[in-house]
Amino acid sequence: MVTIKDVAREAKMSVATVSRVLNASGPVSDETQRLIREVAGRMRYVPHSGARSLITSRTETLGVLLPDLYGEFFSEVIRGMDDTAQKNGFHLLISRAYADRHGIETAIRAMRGRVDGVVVMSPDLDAKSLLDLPSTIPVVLLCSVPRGNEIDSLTIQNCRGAKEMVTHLTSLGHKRIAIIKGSARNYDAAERLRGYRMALREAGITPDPSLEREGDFTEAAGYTAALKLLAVKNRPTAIFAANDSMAIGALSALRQSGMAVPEEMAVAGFDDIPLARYMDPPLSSVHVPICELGARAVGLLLHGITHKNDHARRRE
Amino acid sequence: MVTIKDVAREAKMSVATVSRVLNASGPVSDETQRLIREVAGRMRYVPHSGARSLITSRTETLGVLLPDLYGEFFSEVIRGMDDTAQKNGFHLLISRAYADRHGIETAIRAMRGRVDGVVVMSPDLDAKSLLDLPSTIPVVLLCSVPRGNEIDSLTIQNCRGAKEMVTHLTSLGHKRIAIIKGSARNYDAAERLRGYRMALREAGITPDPSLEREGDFTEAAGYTAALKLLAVKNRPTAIFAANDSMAIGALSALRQSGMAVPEEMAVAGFDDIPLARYMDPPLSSVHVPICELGARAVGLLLHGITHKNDHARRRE
DNA sequence: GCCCTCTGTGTAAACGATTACATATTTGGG
DNA sequence: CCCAAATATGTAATCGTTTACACAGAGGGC
Repeated sequence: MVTIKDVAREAKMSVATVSRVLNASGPVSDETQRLIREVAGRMRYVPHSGARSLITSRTETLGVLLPDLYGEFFSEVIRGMDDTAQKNGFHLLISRAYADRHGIETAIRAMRGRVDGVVVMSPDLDAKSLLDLPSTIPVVLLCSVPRGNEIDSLTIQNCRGAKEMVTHLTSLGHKRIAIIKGSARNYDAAERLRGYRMALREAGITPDPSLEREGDFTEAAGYTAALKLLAVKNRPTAIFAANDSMAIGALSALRQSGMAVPEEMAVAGFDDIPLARYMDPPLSSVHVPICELGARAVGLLLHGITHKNDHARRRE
Repeated sequence: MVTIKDVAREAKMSVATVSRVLNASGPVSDETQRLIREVAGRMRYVPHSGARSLITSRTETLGVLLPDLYGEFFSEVIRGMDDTAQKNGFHLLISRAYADRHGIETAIRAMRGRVDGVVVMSPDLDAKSLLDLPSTIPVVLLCSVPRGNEIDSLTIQNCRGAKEMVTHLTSLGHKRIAIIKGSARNYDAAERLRGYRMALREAGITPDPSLEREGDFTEAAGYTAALKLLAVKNRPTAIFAANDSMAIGALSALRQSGMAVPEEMAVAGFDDIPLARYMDPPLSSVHVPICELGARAVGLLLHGITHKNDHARRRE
């Protein structure tokens, strides 16, 4: 592997000058500059990032800690993150971890020294004590239970989105609206449930426990829950699924049971995945700007990094 | 940040001994071992990976170069990769890049010195000269045009899968089977098309150009293509979409046109995404073990790394 | 009792970059 | 014409590890 010394030798210059040219630091004559650029290019020199980070104590890498995410979401959030990261000359070190506290701590430890900051997605409601994670480096919580004002955090407007969708349903005249809930310990799920109940109450409807069914964000769960809802006496006229996968599962169950959608039963989802509009009938769904969310998380993180973690925390 | 020196000082030992304990290299007395472990733990010491990689010239990190991928695929492939990587103590540095040659080369350059090897997904048919990528480090091509026997490569069994599906359709009696093709310059798409034609020929059917419609793997493309197919004189009785998204778009178009599926028109897809079976009727689709594919790619890469890139190349 | 082999530990030289400081040369103001 | 400031370059310390080598003491075979 060719090092800066090799380049210096070949160009008959000192390593300091080579370094100055390559980092555009300090004054160098135009001629030397050209020469060194040419030599470095020809020799295909690439600085050793380890050596660099050793002396500068910056890695130009961001850690991303993901839970066991499936489907669309994952891709989109990473796309957004990578875009912003690349624009700022940063790389992305991605790792999946158990959503519990131990898993996250282990993962963060493993990233120590490799990254300048971490975006943590820890949707698990129980992972309470994330607070005392070894936060010498900036951390941004994404779609996780916000922790006071000590850590930057960014969440989907779950409650608001759910509330608006359910209010839309009530405004259409629905009185009995069921919900297929997301995973029990999931933060997003809990917030969507909250929005659902809030909307009902504001419409003067008392939430009915028999219309709140368990789910885990999979098509299968949506399917099962929908079948059960059909068996409920005093059947609902609308189903709000906490995500699109479950909504699609529910649609499938309704179809098989010969229910007319939306005449006999309306169905709404959350996430607005691309194929929602290719369902029959098109699934109305709460839009989530996933990609943008990733981008903003990285933006927030970079802000924390440039301010050496000594900045006003945000919570959005 | 606490360094190995701090630990050594605190434990009243030399840095060499501390290093030996932490790397389980060389002989150390049990007592010293315990002591150092305790001190290191208490001080929350984490080795500086840069310094380590400087001297060992290993980063314990794998690069992953992804094209502009959407949806399920992305998530799954990364899941598989990360699993295998973590099991072997490796991290994943992920980057999206333009699929063309320049984009890939730039991205690989940027990763130089940060990774011990790279998995490259470059589905673009035109990115021919990937051969001369700066391959001092091991490279595995995933779902890309294989390059002779000079680079390890791993692909989906596109041709075989497509062929089997189309053969299944002919065996059901279909004579006029249309295909909605994937992106024009995409390797997977080209292979699926090849399999489709192969199956037709083996069934004694001459591929009809008017039944081969352009597509780009999106629902919208499937929708449009299906509408056009309905307008073809001597209409097909089956549609094979090169992926599930397009199949779903096509289903939507057929439904809106009042076609009975599968009675009047059969539809098949490729990828077997989870919700395929929740379509109406359930979409039959060629299964692709995406997660496993990622795992195998990383396995192959790790093999190349341990053999210092001096191993028999594989092409699967 | 001597030498050889182990075991346990320490010393110091790498690894490849950045950068403070030193030095040499040029420029320019008075 | 001289001195200060600016420009261009080099020297060497430094970052945090690993590891070859050195060394001391213990144990054992003869």
